Amino acid sequence: MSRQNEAVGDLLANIAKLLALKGENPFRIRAYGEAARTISALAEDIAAVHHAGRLEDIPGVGEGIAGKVAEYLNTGRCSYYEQLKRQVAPAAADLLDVPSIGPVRAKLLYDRLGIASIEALQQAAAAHRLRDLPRFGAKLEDRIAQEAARVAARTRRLLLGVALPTAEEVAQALGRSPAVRAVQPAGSIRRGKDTIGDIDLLAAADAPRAAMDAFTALPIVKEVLAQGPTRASILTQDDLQVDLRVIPPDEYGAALQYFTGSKDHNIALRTLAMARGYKLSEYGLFDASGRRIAGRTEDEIYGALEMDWIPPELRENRGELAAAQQHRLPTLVAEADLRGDLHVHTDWSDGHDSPEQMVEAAIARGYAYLALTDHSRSLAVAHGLTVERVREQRHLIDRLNACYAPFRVLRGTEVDILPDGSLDYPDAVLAELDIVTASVHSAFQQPRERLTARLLRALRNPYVDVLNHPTGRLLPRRPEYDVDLEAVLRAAAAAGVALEVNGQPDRLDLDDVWARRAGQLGALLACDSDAHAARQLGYVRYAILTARRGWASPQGVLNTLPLDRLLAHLARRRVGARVA
DNA sequence: GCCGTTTTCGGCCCGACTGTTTTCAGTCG
Repeated sequence: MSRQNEAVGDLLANIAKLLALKGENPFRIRAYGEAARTISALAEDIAAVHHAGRLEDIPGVGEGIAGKVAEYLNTGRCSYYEQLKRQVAPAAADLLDVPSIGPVRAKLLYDRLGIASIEALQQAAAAHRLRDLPRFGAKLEDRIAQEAARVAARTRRLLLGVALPTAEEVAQALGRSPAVRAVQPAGSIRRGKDTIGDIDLLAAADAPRAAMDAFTALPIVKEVLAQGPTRASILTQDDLQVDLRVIPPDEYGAALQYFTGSKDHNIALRTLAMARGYKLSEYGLFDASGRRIAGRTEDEIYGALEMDWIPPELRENRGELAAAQQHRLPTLVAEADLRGDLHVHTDWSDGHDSPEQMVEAAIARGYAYLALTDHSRSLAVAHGLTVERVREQRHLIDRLNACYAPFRVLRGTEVDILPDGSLDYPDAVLAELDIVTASVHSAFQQPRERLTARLLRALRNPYVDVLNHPTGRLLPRRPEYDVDLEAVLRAAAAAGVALEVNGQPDRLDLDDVWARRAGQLGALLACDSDAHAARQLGYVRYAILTARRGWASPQGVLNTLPLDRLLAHLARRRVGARVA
């Protein structure tokens, strides 16, 4: 069976939706929603947790939810959910996806007008049948019509690699306005999440109106969607929506903390504040008498709650609050810690730029080394290198090393892991290289046992130094292939093979949850760009953000090693390979 | 439904905005 965390999460989230439609106790609804998110984000396989009898050890999972999860894992169905589906029209749950429609309105739309789909909603709105419902009106009807159209034409979640540069571009432009004292992205962008819903910016200004006007007048703005005294939304020339909030400077830290989230982190933090008799809001931290005791900076707020400042990437309520209280937060790896990149392509295979251009770009980034890892022979679509071409590339790399010393160009390969788990070059060829990174590029659909055995076999090859993009996912929608990744991570840890966190915006593979699991199991990560052009070396930034979300420290990342220690590490592995 | 250095019962984050009302429900982040 494949990993079912996602399926269990979906089940619980669907239950939450149906309970909302029923008008159930909001706290019960929230309990299901929280459990859904926790289980979806759990690195450990939920089925394994169940078999170990530890479901109720999961935070937010008690007797009731554990029972439903157990039934689902045992039988593939959940009688409580089936029963709910008979009580409430499950199709009406789709209405909850439309902004401005919550449980009350969804239920009303279904009960009074029989609306149970976005399409039906659009038709009813067009026929002006919504405005006469209780507490509805013409304005609300218009808005629902607009939102429904937007949902129907659903623009997917943005990739971090698209959202972050846009957010920074707008923030920089806005920062040049004299009315703005500080401005930065908040929300899931600041947390470095792999995909982003909305681009949220926060600005500190004494005169909000002037800051607002500066925002809506930026050249990048194509359309102003909404503008109020402290909030505005615009559409960029590229049709990305950006929301700005303007905050008085002495509340900036509290607002930044609040609007960075995550929601679960904030709820947990506020609960902690409450236990101390404080109240935390986006305006600050207040004591029992209502006096504000912190708010200008985030540091102030976390400090007043007697904990360390928490890097935004960790704010997912996955143990960071307890760690911050005990002063045991990890020192997270940073882009500046990287000494080189171990996965890039050149125009010898499917890259855009020459080896020289890649090397010069790497030097410009301050790297000490770069591994050229062009594709192997079987990947014909990417002009994979024949054995002869691999050997030919050596002469070029020798020349580059002579020319750019002390910078070091490493002879590498991204060798295909063939369907049977053997590698695309014979060991004798791999032995000539400085570094071997290995990838699955074919036969993703193999059954779980086959694919797992295939990866385990590749990891047993003593020449393999790095396993690239271990799950094969492509955002937004090619899911991880079906593999026992826990077993793969354990094998990699045992074999000393590093696991890549690939920085291509549509990969980010391993993801944050698995990267953390890899670290827990004692495996090294490799944060690489997988650049196919010189300017893509910067994609390593997204690998770093993902690794940070996975609690990775510099010691946990192979390519933070200085050149001599990296070479020593690789040499040790080569000695082991020859002995084997 | 979950949970406990105030609680095994009685709480559960907090405030703004919008549009509908004539004092506030519903939704959002």
